[in-house]
Amino acid sequence: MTKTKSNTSYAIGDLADEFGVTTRTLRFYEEKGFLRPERRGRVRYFSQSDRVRLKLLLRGKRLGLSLDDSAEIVDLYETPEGSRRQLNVLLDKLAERRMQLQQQARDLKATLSELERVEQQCKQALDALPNKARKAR
Amino acid sequence: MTKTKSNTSYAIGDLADEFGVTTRTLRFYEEKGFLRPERRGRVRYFSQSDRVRLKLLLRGKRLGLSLDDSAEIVDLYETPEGSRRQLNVLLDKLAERRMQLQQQARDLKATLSELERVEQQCKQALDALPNKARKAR
DNA sequence: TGCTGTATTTACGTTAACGTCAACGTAAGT
DNA sequence: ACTTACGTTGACGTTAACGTAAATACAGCA
Repeated sequence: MTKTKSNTSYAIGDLADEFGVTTRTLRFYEEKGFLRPERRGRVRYFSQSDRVRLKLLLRGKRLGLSLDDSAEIVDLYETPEGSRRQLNVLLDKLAERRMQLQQQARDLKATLSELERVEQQCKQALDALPNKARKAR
Repeated sequence: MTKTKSNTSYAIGDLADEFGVTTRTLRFYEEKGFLRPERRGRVRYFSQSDRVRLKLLLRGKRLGLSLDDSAEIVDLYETPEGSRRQLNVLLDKLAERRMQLQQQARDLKATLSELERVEQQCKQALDALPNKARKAR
């Protein structure tokens, strides 16, 4: 609960609580270079930018990406600069990621529709049972 | 390439090739109980049903699920039976999975649209560069 | 008969993403 | 001065999902 200054920076515990991760996780992310909190003495202070990066990292995780992959994507967001060559490399990466995510979207759709199909079967099986009380459907 | 009998069962190497995994993976999946190939002597023969399960398992993996979670979902597909209690438990699991996948769909959508936004920026940056040859856009 | 190719088991190795101590510092409240 | 709450740095432990290597079996063929 300890607000550090105004609201422009977060203590490690607060940020951890907000996103439902442990402080160990945040330290680990810093150690790996995914986050770069400011240091006053030895103590970490996380900026808004850190907060956003964390949010995006966790979103990547929910998609099943590795932290490295997740971080690569987040880095792509922050790279609007570069030479022609660099821009083309970046475009390649973006296209590759996009195709991967589109495949995921297809997998997701298929899985969801199968889940829903089974759910329907399930409900019908329930309706067809000899039973006591009725629930509204 | 060795077809085993007619086409109703697959040798481990063939199945591995077809799905782009190693034989080690298939043995591991059997060891974990995710697949149950028939045995003639010590040799494994994978059925159509094994093939389907494998396909679904790998789809789950692409969604970032653990093998255990993936297998649980596959098992749900094959469980249309049960008592009232069991059916309700199953419905709960199905609903939970569905909500999780829907969250993932949202994450996916957000990530995709951000990727596409950056792609546009990138292309504009390329167009704005002082350069030699022109590519069609 | 010996080679080639595919199969088997056993078992130790590896990487990612943290968990879990231990030992310590520091600032705030009583 | 003592406790409580939160922070710090090591450093070893853990789990999942295979990789990899060694030793062995078996089937077809030149």
